[in-house]
Parts: sequence; structure tokens; C-alpha cells
Amino acid sequence: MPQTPSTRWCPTPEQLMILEEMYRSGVRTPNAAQIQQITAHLSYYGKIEGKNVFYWFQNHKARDRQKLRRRLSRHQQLHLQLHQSEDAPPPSPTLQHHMPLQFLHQGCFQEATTQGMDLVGKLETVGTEEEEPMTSAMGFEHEWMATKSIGSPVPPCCRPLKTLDLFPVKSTSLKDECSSSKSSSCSTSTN
Amino acid sequence: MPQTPSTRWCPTPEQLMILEEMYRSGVRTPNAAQIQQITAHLSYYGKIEGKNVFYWFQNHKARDRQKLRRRLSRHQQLHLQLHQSEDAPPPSPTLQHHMPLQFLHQGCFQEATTQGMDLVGKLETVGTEEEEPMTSAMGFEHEWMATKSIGSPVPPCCRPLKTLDLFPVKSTSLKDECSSSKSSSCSTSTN
DNA sequence: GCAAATTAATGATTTATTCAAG
DNA sequence: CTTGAATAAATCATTAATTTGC
Repeated sequence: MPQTPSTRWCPTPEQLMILEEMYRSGVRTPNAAQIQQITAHLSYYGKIEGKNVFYWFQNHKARDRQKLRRRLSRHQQLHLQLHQSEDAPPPSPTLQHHMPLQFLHQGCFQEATTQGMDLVGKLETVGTEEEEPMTSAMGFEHEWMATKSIGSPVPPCCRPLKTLDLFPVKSTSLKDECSSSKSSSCSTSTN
Repeated sequence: MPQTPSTRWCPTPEQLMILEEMYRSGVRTPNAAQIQQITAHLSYYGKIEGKNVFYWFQNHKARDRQKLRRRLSRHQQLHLQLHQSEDAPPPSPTLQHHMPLQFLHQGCFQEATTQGMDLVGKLETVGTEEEEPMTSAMGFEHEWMATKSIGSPVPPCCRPLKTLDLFPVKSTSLKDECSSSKSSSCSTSTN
């Protein structure tokens, strides 16, 4: 028999989807009770333990942070050799949506109104994997290469769709990488 | 000297965030007009051309699809060596959110600054395969490791598994739980 | 086409840091 | 100042994916 009785946890796609959904929803360091709940529910989709959930959130958070840091440093070390000839170089990585994202909607356009449909739905260009169809792309590439400087106004066909900025979830760790201020003072305490 | 005047496009963190936001919102293959608009807006945050936007979406879509396929295949090969000892083996990767997620709120856990380690003492129902050599670091995690088989060690203080069967939370913002105060129970700030 | 070697991804451990309490 | 708890960073280890030689 294959003597792999207890290898490491291999998450099922459902489990991964749920975990990622939770992470996107703001869950980062669930406490023991939450871990128990998550584990209980995820166990419906396959074998899982609490430590797996714990480790998953730890790793995911760490690697997300790592990714952010990496792209920051990479951008740092790049901008010193070439200069952004823009008029307003934003120094802070906090984007405050100077771009209204209306054209995200493209519901007035052809497809992909909802993001849920592109999961495994049609995938018309499968088989090409990650090699980009250069030849077909270059056929019209000069179009937007030529028109990249116009800056036409955003079509006001739709209003921004994604503005759910708050959610009731609350993790246990309040000191995260997004807060540089190590304010140990309980500002909400009795004063 | 590192005078690479025409390196490839290095996206700024803001640009990446916006692009990912757009991708999550459903944009997969923007047409030339959309690409031009995206480029115009993203050029505020740094040097960018239309082809960069085009290639980014191409690559991101391909990578996403690759990731999905890998998950599926990995799960395929997994279920043959270990059996889900659950009562309901899910055959389809379509998850219908049978997990309610209310426990994310944990609003009843004021004292949950520390991870809820008062879960359950020690349920010695384990001893299945191997003793976990968790000797250091997380002194609390053996608790939910021990309770992995019982299924209901949740403290009765907060068990909000009521009825909501879908994810009410949906957000794409990366700034989330850093907003709350550190410890809401620190009524006495010792100075 | 298949199998060994290589590489990338990621689950699991360990170590260091931080903050609070005494 | 010391200690203890919690977590983030770093690292290790294993699995899956890709590459390569036959």
C-alpha cells in the first residue's frame, strides 16, 4: 500500500475557494473559535484540521505581505534609473482612486459583466496557456499604442460598482502591516 | 553601469492594485478603447503604455486559469490515497456556500485580544496517527489540534451560526482590520 | 510518450519581535 | 527588568508542475 497515511494537508478547490473568499473578506488571523468553525465547515469538503486553517491564514497573509513588499522594492529600485515623466508622481502606495473605475463595468460592452463567469466558464482562448497571442495582438496593437495619449473622458454609462468598503468581520490581530503606527495607547480607553 | 534605458514595464504598486481590482471586477480582455482608457488613467501613477495593459491582462488571465487547473488536478490525485472520513463527500467543485461565516464577526469577543484559548481543556480523543511535535512557539494551538476530531468545542459565548448561508461580505479593499483599537478591554491604561 | 531531474509552490516549523503584565 | 503571550518573519520540507533526455 502507499505508505502516505498522513502527508500534509492538500486543500480541495472548494476549501481553497472558501479560504480565499474569507481572506478577501478581511479574515486574516482567526482566533481559536473561528478556526474551529472554519474547520468544521470546511471539513464538509474534505479532510482538514484546525492547524491547517491556522497555517493557511498565516502563510497566506505572510506571502501576501511579501508580495506587496517585493513589488514595492522592485518599483523603488527601478524608478531611480528611469524617470517618470509625469507631472504628479505619487509617493505613497495608498491609492485613493484617482481613477473612477467606471470603465470597469463594461456591462455596456460585450461580456464579463460579472466576474463569476470567468471561472471555468468558456475560456475561449484556452490552449494558448500563458503565451500571449502576439500575432493577433500585434495586428491592432498600434491602435492603442497610437491612441494612448489622448485621454478621452470616461464614458459615464455606469457608476462604480465596487464600493463595499466595510464589512463586519473583525480579526483578532489589530496590529497589522497596514498600520505603521505602533500606538500602544488604548485610544478608546477611559480617559 | 546599469543604464538600462528601455527595460520592460515595471508596474507601480498603485498600477498593480488597480489592475488587479479591475481583474477581480470582471475585466478580462479589454478592447482597444478600454485599454486606452486604462492606460490613460494608470499613467497618472507612472510610465505605462497600452501594450503593457494588454499583456498584463493576457498574462493574468492565463495565470489564473492555470492556477485553477492545477488545483483541480491536485485534488484529483489526492482523493485516491486518503479517504474523506466525512459523511458527505462533495463530488463537484461548485461550492454553494454551505458555510455561513457569521462567526467572523466575533463581536461578542471583546476580550478576544488574546486568541480564545479557553476553548476546551483537552479532549483526548486524538491519538489517531502521530503525536504532534508542537513543542515550542504556539502553546495554544495544540488545543484545536486536540479538538480536531470532536467537532463542537466552540465556546458558548458566541455561536452565531444562525441561518445566513451565503457570504455577505465582499470586498476588495486591502486595508481592513487595522482600523480597530488594539484591545477594547483595556479600560485601565497603566501609565 | 515516459521517466528522472529540476523548478516552483506551498504547507508546516522554528525563530525573532513586539507588546503587555507583574 | 523580566516574563509570557501572540504573531510575523524566516526557514524547512514536501508536493505538484515543468523540463529534459531517452
